Amino acid sequence: MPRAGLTPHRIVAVAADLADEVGFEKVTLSGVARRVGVKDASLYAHVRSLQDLRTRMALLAGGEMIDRIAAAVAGRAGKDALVAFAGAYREFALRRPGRYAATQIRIDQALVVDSPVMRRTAEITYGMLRAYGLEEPDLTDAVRLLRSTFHGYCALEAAGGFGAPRDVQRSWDKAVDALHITLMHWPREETDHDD
Amino acid sequence: MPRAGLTPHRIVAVAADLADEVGFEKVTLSGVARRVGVKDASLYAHVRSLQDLRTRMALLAGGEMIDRIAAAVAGRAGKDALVAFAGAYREFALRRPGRYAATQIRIDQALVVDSPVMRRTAEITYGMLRAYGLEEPDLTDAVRLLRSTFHGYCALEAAGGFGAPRDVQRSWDKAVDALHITLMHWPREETDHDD
DNA sequence: GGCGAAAACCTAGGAGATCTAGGTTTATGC
DNA sequence: GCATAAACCTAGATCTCCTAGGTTTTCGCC
Repeated sequence: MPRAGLTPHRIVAVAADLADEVGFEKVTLSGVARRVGVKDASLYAHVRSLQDLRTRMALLAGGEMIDRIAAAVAGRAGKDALVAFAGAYREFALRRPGRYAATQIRIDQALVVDSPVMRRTAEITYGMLRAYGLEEPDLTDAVRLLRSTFHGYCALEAAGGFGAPRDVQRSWDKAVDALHITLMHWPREETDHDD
Repeated sequence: MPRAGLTPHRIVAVAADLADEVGFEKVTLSGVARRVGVKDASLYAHVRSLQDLRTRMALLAGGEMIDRIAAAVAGRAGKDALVAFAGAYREFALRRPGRYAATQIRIDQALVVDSPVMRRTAEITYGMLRAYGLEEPDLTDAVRLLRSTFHGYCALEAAGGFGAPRDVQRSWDKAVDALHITLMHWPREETDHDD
């Protein structure tokens, strides 16, 4: 019988595709093994556990996602950059739902802090906000608000949470508009006293 | 051996408590059975399946959550109401993480549409926005933005997604402030032409 | 109080999942 | 050409969901 030529990388790629089809949490080692034509026990030579596989999927998906966002934002600034960022974010979340779900799992902080993906993400996000002239701690607050809104919207939309007949793309455009306005009118921190 | 006195209600309550402790997705029928001192097969007399149990947990949690929010919002209007709503929302999400996760699962729409929980939620949410004088479709867009931000923030916070040393409560207050400002400056729809 | 029936709970077991231990086959470097 | 490491397998323990069918408790009713 010919060898399947497995590597950790190949297994994670197959798992990510499977996740986009059946959902991140429904990805099973047995399922991945079936898809690559191998017994489930064979995967353990390349991947420590299901937990380990999920962590690797998260890192892969995070990298892919920030790459697309970076490409969309490149060369833009201000509202243009915000709209491009938001559009790329939502498109990835909706077109690669399994990968997107992977990016949201809790990961050992030691693996993430100072990883290239994290650094790149912070770089692009804070760069996008430069045009609005915010300073710390307002910058961090603004980033948290953006992330929350983007993630919340995509999560609710993907879960079928928006039942009203109102067009979802239009609501999204409005939300991004609203965020832009918020960033323009940001309620800045009083730095003099610390209550 | 004495009977445990099971009812669907009791099982769902135990499952919800268990979810708050170990996480919604880690709730298992075997685990619930162990906790009430019964064999797992016995649960099937009261609950059709794990799926069924999860749906019931979602309905229970949704009712509990909207009750707390309603109590917080009662008698308030405008920004006051928004701050109270947001505070009650986040407190529930953080203190009852399993229940909160249950409210986010996808449910058969037939079970939800026109359910008391849904009606009540819509009533309170739209009532809270009355002070801002928005009309459809802006109203729906605003509700979607609020839900997205609240959910996204709580989901990221619960998942440990906010690593920066900046105080999370303060960022939240700022986010709610920002939402208030957004609602005041809402970019209203042009109803004359449909591009 | 006794009895019939429904409800509550049990045992037994299949199917599929994760993961370990240890064996066999294939590829590779010298 | 052969030793060895890597790739893959079988077997099996344990956990999960769920079904089928049996036993025991409870309760209304005569």
